[in-house]
Amino acid sequence: MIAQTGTQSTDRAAQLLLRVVEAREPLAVGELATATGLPKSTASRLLGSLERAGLVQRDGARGGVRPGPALLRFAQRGVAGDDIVSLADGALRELAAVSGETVNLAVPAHDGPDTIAEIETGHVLGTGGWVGRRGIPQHASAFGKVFIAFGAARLPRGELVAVAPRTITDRRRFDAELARIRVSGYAVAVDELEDGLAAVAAPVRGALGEVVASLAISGPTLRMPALRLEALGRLCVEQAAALSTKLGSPPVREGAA
Amino acid sequence: MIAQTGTQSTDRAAQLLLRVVEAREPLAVGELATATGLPKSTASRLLGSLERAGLVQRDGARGGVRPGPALLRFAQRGVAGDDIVSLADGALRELAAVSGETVNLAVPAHDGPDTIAEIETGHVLGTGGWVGRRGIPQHASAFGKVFIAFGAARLPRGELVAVAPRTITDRRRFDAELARIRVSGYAVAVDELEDGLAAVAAPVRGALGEVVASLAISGPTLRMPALRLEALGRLCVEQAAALSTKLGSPPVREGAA
DNA sequence: ACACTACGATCCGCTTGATGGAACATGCGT
DNA sequence: ACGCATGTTCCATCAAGCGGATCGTAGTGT
Repeated sequence: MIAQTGTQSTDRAAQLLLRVVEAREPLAVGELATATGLPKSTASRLLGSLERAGLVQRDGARGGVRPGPALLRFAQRGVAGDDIVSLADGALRELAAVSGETVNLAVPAHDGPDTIAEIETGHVLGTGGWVGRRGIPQHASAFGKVFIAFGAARLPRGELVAVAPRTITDRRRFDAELARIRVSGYAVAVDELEDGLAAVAAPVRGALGEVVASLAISGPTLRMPALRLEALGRLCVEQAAALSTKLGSPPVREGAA
Repeated sequence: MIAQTGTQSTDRAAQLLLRVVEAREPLAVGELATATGLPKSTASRLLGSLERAGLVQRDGARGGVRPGPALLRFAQRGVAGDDIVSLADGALRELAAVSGETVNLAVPAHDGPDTIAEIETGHVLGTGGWVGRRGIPQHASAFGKVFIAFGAARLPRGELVAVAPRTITDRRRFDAELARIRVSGYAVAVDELEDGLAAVAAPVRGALGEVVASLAISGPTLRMPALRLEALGRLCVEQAAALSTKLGSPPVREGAA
């Protein structure tokens, strides 16, 4: 992280701007000053600067401060969805580095998880080639289970087809599995999609808090004892949370600065 | 406008943030420094501050700067559409003050212009009570003509019904009228909706440049000679442009600061 | 109608925090 | 392995930001 000195006024202005974009209604200058602990004069001056730049604007009458034209333009333009691949880059690398296994990023699609990014392992025995592969059963993959557990996909009607030795086919058991995933924050699938294939996956949330993607680590079952799965799952959760934050997902709630 | 002193660093940081928000792809720190004319060191320091606040973030690898979580969250939350009424307040007042006539703000609806704000005149003979009135013919009102001319509404099929002495009923003439509106930037309707009622209207554009509303001045025909209509039309255009800017509509193109 | 109150903008001497050139990392391409 | 391009940190200098006090203004209550 970058040095934190020599930027007092910018830090303050940034705090003011944060309050403005996070508020749902126009804020008074005084309110902002109080909320950020700044003298009114300083708040007024800084807001003036932000206003000149078009980052905030005021209501004609009561002088309420709200996001400015530049930000409204940005908001309307929307955020390109595939940005997620480049934003995920760091998380993928990190997971690949510490796990030494294949790492994937997938988004929910109508016919199952759609893998959109991958980093392969150095191992000879590996689990690559996921990108672009469609039609992976929702109920038999760690990705799919994450999406179902967190409301980003629905379990298709009909029987839960067994595609591997340990595929969960009983709906009651599957519901229990979903509950476990919601509690632990990550999904595990061992010999459920293919015999000998194990994976863990964690949800990535978008700006509205909804699950938009999933990060997974996968490898041969024989390199994935229970303890390691647990550790890798927690790693996934951690990196997925970091990525969620980058996507604008509401953070864990931090007190006022 | 507020004083422009005592905010050098904030002004600079705001410029950096503007560039980042307006760019469609991640920008390098060096690029930003060059574009804003700042020394690299200063740009780096200020960007660090913005990054800490979550207003910008960087790509893992090549360190490209892009809008941060806080702004993505804001963008996703979207902008409440009815904000336009409060943002329009200033424009309405200004127009009412200089024209002394009734001023209205309308948005396009499926069954004709929907008037959502109004300031009445001091005159006894006036044209009030527009708010909430539905079913105003598109082709016979200044509002409707603006919406049609700028693609915010379509002319309904079928005959152009004459609802007043000078309603335009010939499609060829109506097309010519639309062309004139696009060129002059405002629409005029005299004795077209009601005998003795005259109005001018100009388009208000949203953050994507599309027409989202219209500002109009209306009054008795006998107070509205041709020359005055022209002057009022230009006033409408002016205020509508200002309001468009507040809504985030791309400005007229101004050079780098 | 009038004074009162609340809020925001401005002023200005003091000093603290921002400045930017240069040196130092980092990581890429070849 | 080397050099180049890019980003970060350092630090002496001094200008720019700070904030308490003051002023202007618009809304409010009686």
